[in-house]
Amino acid sequence: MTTHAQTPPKKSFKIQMLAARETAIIQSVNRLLAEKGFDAMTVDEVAAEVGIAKASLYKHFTSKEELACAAMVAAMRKAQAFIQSLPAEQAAIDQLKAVTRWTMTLKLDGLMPSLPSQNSSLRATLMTNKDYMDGLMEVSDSLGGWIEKAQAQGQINQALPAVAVLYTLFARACDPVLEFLKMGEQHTDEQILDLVMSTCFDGLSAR
Amino acid sequence: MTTHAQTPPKKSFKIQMLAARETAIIQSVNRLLAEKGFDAMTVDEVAAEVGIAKASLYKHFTSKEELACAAMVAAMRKAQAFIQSLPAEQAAIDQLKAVTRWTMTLKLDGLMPSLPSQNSSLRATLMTNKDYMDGLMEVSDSLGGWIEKAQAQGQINQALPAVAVLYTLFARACDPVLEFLKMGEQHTDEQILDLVMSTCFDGLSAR
DNA sequence: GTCTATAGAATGATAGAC
DNA sequence: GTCTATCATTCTATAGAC
Repeated sequence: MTTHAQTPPKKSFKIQMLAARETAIIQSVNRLLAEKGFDAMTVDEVAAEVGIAKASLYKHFTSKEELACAAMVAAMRKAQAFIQSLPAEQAAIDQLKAVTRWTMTLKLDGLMPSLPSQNSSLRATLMTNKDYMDGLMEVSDSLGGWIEKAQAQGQINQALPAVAVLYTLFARACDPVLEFLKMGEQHTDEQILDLVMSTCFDGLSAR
Repeated sequence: MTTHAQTPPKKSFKIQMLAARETAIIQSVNRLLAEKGFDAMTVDEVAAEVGIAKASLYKHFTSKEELACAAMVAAMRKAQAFIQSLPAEQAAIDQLKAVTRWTMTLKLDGLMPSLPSQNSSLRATLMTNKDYMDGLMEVSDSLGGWIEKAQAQGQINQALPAVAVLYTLFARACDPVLEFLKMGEQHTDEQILDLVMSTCFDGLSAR
């Protein structure tokens, strides 16, 4: 079976429109998830913010869960891209610090979608979503590799299980300390980042 | 105006019943808040768990927010009691560590009520509740005093603003790392506590 | 004419309030 | 137990693109 010619531009245009719309939807969902979380976000809000009809939303995504899911997949992809953009010759500990700082920057900018760490229908949907799980796995593997390397190089406490370190870094993405310090308005975002990076890697105790 | 006699035992008994019921309600709310959070907790569940009619609940508390509020006030009181129970001669850093470990123990045991750190109607209700705010203030003052003392004694990093330390300690009460490690079933609760205490006070970096 | 998007209404279930 | 509001989801009818 051979194809005679290129796909006609008309069709491509239509597809592009659809793709652009999906991107817009996902951006809005991402923002709303960061601002109010999954439960407080309503499908009406999403449609209103994107500027399309609710019914059109359901043409793209069959449920609220899938909407959030798509946003999480996109977020995971962004994380992967950031991780891969880091120079490979950097020390493992510095790569870990760079990723951690990046996620906290997202959070401070209101761009880190946060899902209820507890129960909820979302968890179930996410767990069965291959794209999400693949992304999560890849990110975990990358960070896990750096963690073990940094431990071997004596940069990270070797008494800590690698998985505990991994969770601790993940948790920075939803650290309420960031919001609280931001609310206090006593520090710039840069200062807040430095503070939390310090407590995370150097701890509270004096060195 | 003189009172002729003691309050009759009947009335006292009735009041005791009401008080006991309120205690039972608050305990259930506390547990449910810890298990599923404010949004996922339903008033029906609370009534069912206490074993009373929903209408009776509303005799004690006029809204779901006030229910949660009462649980938070009770939790704050428990924290105050624990803080005051610590020997005054202990070093400030050890007092801080004791409180932190105690809050994490509660969390691991499913007894730490967690509210959405974000927005929500709860925040507003809590902020206007004198009992809660007083309790929060007192706890913050106690911890704040220890933090400054520990910093003066060179036990806590003096480059950190005291308020950042305070928030960091508060955040341990809702640290998702605890749940994740518990879910992994690779460590006992004691080991999990030690791990998170270590990352909190000593950081991830090797010393 | 067919396909699709839209706006708005209808449905159904959940859950707070009383 | 009842009332009611909210919200996810679906349906309908209109309008426009090709």
